[in-house]
Amino acid sequence: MSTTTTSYSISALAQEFGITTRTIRFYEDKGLLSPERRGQTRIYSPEDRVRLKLILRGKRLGFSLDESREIIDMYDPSKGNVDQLNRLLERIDAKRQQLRQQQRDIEKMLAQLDEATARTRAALKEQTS
Amino acid sequence: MSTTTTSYSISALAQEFGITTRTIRFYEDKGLLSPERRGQTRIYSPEDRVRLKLILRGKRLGFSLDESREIIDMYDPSKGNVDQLNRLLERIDAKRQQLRQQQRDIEKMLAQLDEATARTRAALKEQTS
DNA sequence: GTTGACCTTTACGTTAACGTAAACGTCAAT
DNA sequence: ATTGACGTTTACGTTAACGTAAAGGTCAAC
Repeated sequence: MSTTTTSYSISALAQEFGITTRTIRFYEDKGLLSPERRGQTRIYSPEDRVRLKLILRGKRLGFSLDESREIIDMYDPSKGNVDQLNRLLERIDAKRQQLRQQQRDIEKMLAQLDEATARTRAALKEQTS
Repeated sequence: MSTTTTSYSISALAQEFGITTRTIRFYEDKGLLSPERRGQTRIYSPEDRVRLKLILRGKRLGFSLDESREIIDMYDPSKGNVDQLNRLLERIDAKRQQLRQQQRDIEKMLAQLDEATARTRAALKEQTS
């Protein structure tokens, strides 16, 4: 059995995702990441990288860091009694509905953009005539 | 020919959309709304209402007010020479791609939530056994 | 041994999107 | 004529999500 342990430096991750190291440290400060340390230096695992990816995905959807943290934590329901697990199921469902709302919003906006394109093309024809 | 002119007070709109009057005035301050006035009092037209709806839709998608303004303005390409109209077409396309990215992000997140639900249900079975 | 490329912490600064309060005007109802 | 419900402006306060130094530590390369 062989195990290959990939790891990343903070600047490597920053470059890959087009963010600054400040941002990554900020996420750690907010409890969204907790990389290991070799001395003072942060060492990021593939799992850390995945978490960062999820954070940035949430960001693209307009989620706050608190929301992203919530969603990430949903993936691991290790802790909790029956009551807490049931509440978790509700929160998951709430997020699902929010995402469905966003889907509807996107559909409408895309339709609006199609309209905008048509109008702009029409305006162009006016100009060129 | 008959014309019915519907209008809204600021508090009526605030209540309908679940926001505060402060927020509506703030949007006006930022140039996103420009209602008529009867004396000092603001009078909102159906078009103003639509604009407000678009702003809030953008907000749900994580857009800044500047972005929402841009999108709203795209709908009316009245002003502009050929060059500006072409640039407008490009910006519209950019927004479209951004929305498509968001669609992909939502798909992945929904899948992630399904996983989370499954895991939570499994954890519940453990507890109940 | 010093330069350069990394890393670190600490801390003050900035922007967006409002919240919150103060102080005031208007107008219908009691 | 005063209360209450609405409207107004002005202005300071707040939070999130970083940006931007400053000051310093490490370590390989020249």
